Amino acid sequence: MGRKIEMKKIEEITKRQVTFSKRRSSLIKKAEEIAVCCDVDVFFVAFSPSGRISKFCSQKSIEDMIHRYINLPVERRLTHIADVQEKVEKLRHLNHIKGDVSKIHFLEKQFVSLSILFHLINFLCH
Amino acid sequence: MGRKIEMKKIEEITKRQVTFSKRRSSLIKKAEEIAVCCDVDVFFVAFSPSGRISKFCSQKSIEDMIHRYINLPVERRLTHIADVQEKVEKLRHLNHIKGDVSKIHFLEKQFVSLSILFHLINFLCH
DNA sequence: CGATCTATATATAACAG
DNA sequence: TCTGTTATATATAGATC
Repeated sequence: MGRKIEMKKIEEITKRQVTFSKRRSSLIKKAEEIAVCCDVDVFFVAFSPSGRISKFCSQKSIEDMIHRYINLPVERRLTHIADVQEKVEKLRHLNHIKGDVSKIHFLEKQFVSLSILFHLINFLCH
Repeated sequence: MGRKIEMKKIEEITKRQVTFSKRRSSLIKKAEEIAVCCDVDVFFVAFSPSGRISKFCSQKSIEDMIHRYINLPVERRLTHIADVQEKVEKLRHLNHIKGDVSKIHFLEKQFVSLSILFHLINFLCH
């Protein structure tokens, strides 16, 4: 594809930006194709140094991915989810003792979904 | 690239899996190239219906991406982060009133990082 | 299945306007 | 910078092993 380039940072800024722009389009196109043709959920993000974010997600949101993940057989899920659930149980207990069911309750719910997301992402990235 | 295929789910299972395997390799290769040559952080995940996860992350973890993101000028960040901070302030206040600085404190810290991650991911996917 | 081959279809680096 | 063109380099569908 075009002249061959080395596998290292393109030092010339203009050239680097042009290359990014072109390759990003192709990458997202490929991501769409693999998602549709191969029936997989795909999520792609790129952060440019200037702070621009490029993304592609085959689902309405990553939460759908997570729901799909959670519906898998237990042995395929993160063992971490058990830890999260344990923490939530402790919180629930604490909550019961204090008799405060307003703010803490909202926080507890946030904690469940956020923790699952957090552990999932960490699992994916390590 | 080979014979042209339609932009729809490949019904034949074997063919679909072979196509996924081949395209996944290329996609990850492309993701690596754009990350290195264009100096961007890239994160890619694919969930197959059978529960297999394929991933590529140019950083040690998505947290590095987030730190990079947070170091951007304020005007480029999510307005949502302000909301998160507001919630944290309310929590801090609640915490102060109750005089409980143990469990709630740990939860508060979790909430900060998780909320930033959550809002970022949601922003990326909508 | 996975690896390799081969004929096409795509992607894209360099360049031009 | 942005868009379009073109000459190459890649990617890959289908076939064969």
